[in-house]
Amino acid sequence: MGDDRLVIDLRSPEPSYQQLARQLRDRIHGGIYAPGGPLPSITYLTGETGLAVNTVRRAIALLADEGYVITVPGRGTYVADKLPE
Amino acid sequence: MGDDRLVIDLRSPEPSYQQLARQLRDRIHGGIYAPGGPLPSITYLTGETGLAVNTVRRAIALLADEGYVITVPGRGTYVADKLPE
DNA sequence: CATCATTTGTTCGTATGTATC
DNA sequence: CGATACATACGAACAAATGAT
Repeated sequence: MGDDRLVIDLRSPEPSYQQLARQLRDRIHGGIYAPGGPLPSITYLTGETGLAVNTVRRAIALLADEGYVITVPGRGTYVADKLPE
Repeated sequence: MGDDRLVIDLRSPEPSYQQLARQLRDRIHGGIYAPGGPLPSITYLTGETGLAVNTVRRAIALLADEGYVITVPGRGTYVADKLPE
């Protein structure tokens, strides 16, 4: 359980970037991506979801804004040590 | 005074969208764009700044996120009645 | 009620820059 | 130096909401 693949429904009224952000958020909450650990790279997520780079970045940016992840240029994106309430 | 044109310095280390957001923020603080009043449309700002639509939108989105403006689909962007502290 | 112009919203593909290893 | 990864920006297309005609 919890190992569902990332799937984006293009026919959903919910924007793709929000769908992706929500699913990544769920994985963080589910411990699939643990605090301090890395998130898959944007390139990887682009391939897995079929979304464009900018759309994936927008999802990541949303999570970063919420405090769920921290992006480090040249390194990657990491789950925050302290998750937002 | 205060009627300076919007100018983006492409050689600045400060990203274009941040420059634009800052200048619009200054105009709001300066009362050039009054609370409840409209901001120039994205199309207009695109023309005045020479920036791409997405870049202008990013600036607007930043201000909306900060609470300075409110965007209404199909209508336009308006200065918030209560500006953030 | 239908149509159109205007405006914001989403997404894509690409290019280039910067940082890290 | 080269590979990888994030950051900014562009240009284009299409959708959805709104208001006027």
